[in-house]
Amino acid sequence: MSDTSNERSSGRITMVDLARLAGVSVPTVSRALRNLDSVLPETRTRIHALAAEHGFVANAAAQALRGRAARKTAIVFDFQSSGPGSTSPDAFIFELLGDVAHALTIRDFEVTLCPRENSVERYERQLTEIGASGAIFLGQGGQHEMLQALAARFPIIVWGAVLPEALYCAVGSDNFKGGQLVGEELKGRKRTSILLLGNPQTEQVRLRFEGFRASYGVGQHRMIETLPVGFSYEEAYRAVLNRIKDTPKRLDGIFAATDTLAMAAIRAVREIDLVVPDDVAVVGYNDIPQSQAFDPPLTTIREDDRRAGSLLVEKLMQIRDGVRASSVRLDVTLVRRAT
Amino acid sequence: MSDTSNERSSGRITMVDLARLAGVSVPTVSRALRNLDSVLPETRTRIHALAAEHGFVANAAAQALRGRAARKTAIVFDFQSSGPGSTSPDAFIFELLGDVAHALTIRDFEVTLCPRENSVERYERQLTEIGASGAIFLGQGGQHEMLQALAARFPIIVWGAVLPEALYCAVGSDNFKGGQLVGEELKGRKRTSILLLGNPQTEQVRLRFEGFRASYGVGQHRMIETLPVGFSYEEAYRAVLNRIKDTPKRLDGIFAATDTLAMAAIRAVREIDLVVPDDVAVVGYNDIPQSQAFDPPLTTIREDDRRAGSLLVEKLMQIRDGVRASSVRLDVTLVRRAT
DNA sequence: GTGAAAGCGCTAACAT
DNA sequence: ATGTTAGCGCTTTCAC
Repeated sequence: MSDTSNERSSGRITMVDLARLAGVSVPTVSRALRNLDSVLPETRTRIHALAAEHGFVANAAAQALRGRAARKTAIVFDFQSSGPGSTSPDAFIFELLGDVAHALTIRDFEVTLCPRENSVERYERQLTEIGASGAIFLGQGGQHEMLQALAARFPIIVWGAVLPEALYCAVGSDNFKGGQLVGEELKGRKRTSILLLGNPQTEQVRLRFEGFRASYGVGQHRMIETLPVGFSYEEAYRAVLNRIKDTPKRLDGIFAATDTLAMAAIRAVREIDLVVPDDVAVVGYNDIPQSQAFDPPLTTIREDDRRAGSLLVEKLMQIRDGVRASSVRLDVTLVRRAT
Repeated sequence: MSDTSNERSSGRITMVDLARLAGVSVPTVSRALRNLDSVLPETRTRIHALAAEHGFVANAAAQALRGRAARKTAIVFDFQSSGPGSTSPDAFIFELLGDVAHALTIRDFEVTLCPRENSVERYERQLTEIGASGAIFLGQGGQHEMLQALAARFPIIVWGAVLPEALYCAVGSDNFKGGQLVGEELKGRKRTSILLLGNPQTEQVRLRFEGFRASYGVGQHRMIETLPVGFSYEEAYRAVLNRIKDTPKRLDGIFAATDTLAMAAIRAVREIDLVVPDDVAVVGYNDIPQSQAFDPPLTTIREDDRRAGSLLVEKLMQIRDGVRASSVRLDVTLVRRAT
């Protein structure tokens, strides 16, 4: 006669199998595996041994159905747009993604990637559908209002601008101060006509530019103009080139919203035989690894530390546990290099 | 009296609730929602409307438990190591990650990030635990043998080296040919002492170097040496600097396993006042976006196309459907720029 | 300390 | 075209 209900050809063992092998009931197996002390130590050891031997893996779906709190976090960012030539996410975001994923993994959380949606409902649907117990947004992506609403209904943490009125917990560099530092720098270097490169619809960029304006000031001897571009190198390169070759109105400083954009600007500037930094000073933001290696090494804003990833995760855990989590602005410094 | 079994405070609606609201049985709701044509069109419409109205989201755990084939793919790569200063993954991998995630998302697959493990058992455990129906490895990561074994037990696709003896489906650039192209190039440019920069333990790197040796040849007038470094910019920079300043033995060409390493090499070379490419020619691999922007623009190897991401996903779908999927070597070309 | 019974939310098989 | 019944694999009562 064949075996009663054991390991199917699929190879996956269930608790029923283990129970029979151990000569105990299923609940006992369950208890033993979870180390509940209502199980005789000897029994427990035996069951653990059998489980290991047969490569038993608990069925996560069944556990979830039974109500075990999910250990699963969604990471939301804009990978959708990283098609050929489009506005791919900044390299900085990928670095951060790696850090966050790592921090979650060592806490034994599952990490799921979710694309940006365009409504609170869709976010909520998406997140509950996959059974995530929380979400980390990498950048507001201009969805501040949506995030406000979503935060009331789902545990989220946002990397990005720390806005005073935000109802959600945000972690990000002190964008305003970063902008201020750049303002002081360019003012100190006697620059009188500045181009702000980046799209202020992005909350972080807006704050950076506001900080800049605040410290740089505008008067008869100081002008500021904005060139709103996305985060794509190509787009920025073309936009800057257009700007400076079409209207030869003098421009002696550029504050780019990211290092990538700064690199694009430098290329454009050199294209028309202007010298960086003598003719045009350029300052970026983020201090991504390439910035130091870039030729010329980029002057840029660096965050206080690289613990952003684990900080985001810690905050999310707090919220998950019902604790209020406060937003954090990471301190920034200006790294003066060659541009 | 209070409502019988409806929407709990948690806010999540189940099919039971929907069924009562619609005045039908639960299976009917299930059928209607899945658009089985055994349901009266009118009923179906009504149920869909109710579902939408109440924001019903099917419980994925229950569905999975009931045996619905999982639509979930794990992406395995080395984000663990992206801690401060360590061997972070190459920028190229992140690009690819974005593409793959996108391709999976539009197919309505969930995307889960998994760290590298160090045994077949752990991989299998990890993957079945999260209930993935397949996995995409971003780079062999020196685990060719492990992948051989794993492939027999789980649907996987590997981005990386296409090895003749591989039992798994691999998609990758034609590393050997890429190396050959570099060999021809440096030979044509009369370079006589070449440094291969990169760790040949990585399968792709090994193939690139083998290709190089094959076309460059070694004789009394041509020497090759290898400097095995990881994928970290800093590490490569220091290693190259050490190599060229400690032993001033002439070196007039460098073939770097990635563009990032090439950039590091260039920085080191310039550090000791050698000129690129006059004194030392440098060729990279991958043609990442920054390579064009780099100063000097990098000579490098580019893959035939950027559809690698969707190709990986297509192949995985084939295997999932029980179809054999053949490996693919993407054609490569040498992009000659300034180095 | 352990077992028997019930049920999480859904779908497949069988009725009708 | 719809309802009834059963059960996925696990955990949580409640007995003993």
